[in-house]
Amino acid sequence: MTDVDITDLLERFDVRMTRQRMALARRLFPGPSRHVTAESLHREVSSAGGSVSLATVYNTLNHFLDVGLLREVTVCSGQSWFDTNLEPHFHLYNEATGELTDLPDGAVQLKLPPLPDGTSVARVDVVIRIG
Amino acid sequence: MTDVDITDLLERFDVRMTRQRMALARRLFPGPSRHVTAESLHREVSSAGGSVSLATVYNTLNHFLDVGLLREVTVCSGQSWFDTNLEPHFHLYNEATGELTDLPDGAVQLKLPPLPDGTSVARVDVVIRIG
DNA sequence: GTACGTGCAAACGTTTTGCAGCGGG
DNA sequence: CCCGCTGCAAAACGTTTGCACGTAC
Repeated sequence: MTDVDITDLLERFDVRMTRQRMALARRLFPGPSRHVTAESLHREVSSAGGSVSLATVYNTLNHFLDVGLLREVTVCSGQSWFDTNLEPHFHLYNEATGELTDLPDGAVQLKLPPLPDGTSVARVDVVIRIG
Repeated sequence: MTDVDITDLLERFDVRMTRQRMALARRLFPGPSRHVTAESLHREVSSAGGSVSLATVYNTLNHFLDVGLLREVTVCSGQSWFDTNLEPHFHLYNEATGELTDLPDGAVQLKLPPLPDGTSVARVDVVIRIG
């Protein structure tokens, strides 16, 4: 994905272009699916020579979340994971390596139960932990 | 569940009996299934007149977890939930009320995909978030 | 008596926030 | 020019830990 494509993407989601957001978006949206934490993304950008503060990484990830460029994944307490794959899908978490991967579509069949009145499904989280 | 039963339960799990553990266990194991956070359990015991420090609630919950009296549930980042229901089962989380409940057995059908070689399932977390 | 639990406060890691300054539109 | 993003530091939050004291066994 070229910088032009990324500029385009951010514009479509009404995200104002800045140097820092460009640096982050460039790492998030190059391929099919990525899973990052604020910490891991900050380390990645930093060691590539980029200069973005950790607070800005948090602010930007949350902003991308708000506008719908990212999804949150609840893997474990005490750390937020972000996923660039917006399609409904489930996750495999390797406790030994700390690696989070998408499950292939249709690998898990889920039948939802009837819900309490007046409520609707906000999100379904399925995480298979292997070790 | 009487105090004798609880003393018995803790003994069976090799947990030394103390006043604080008694107060916590008495609230955790009276019925079929309970979901608590350290904070909520501490508030509950405190407002019932019990005197247990928050640190001890954490230590005790983690100890109960270690010996297998409790299960952990990953609901959202930044807070640990504990579940007295040890059977494999799934959860419903009401984002509006912050309430966590068990799903009735068989309400969700899950077909697991093949796993990477050399790994086995440590845990499967299914949380349906409603709002 | 000894090993272990407790309480408190302080440390910890992650995330959010307040504010002065910079920069995009 | 103005609004809003950035960076930093500090605060907030849930959780863990170190240590002196107390208590179960």
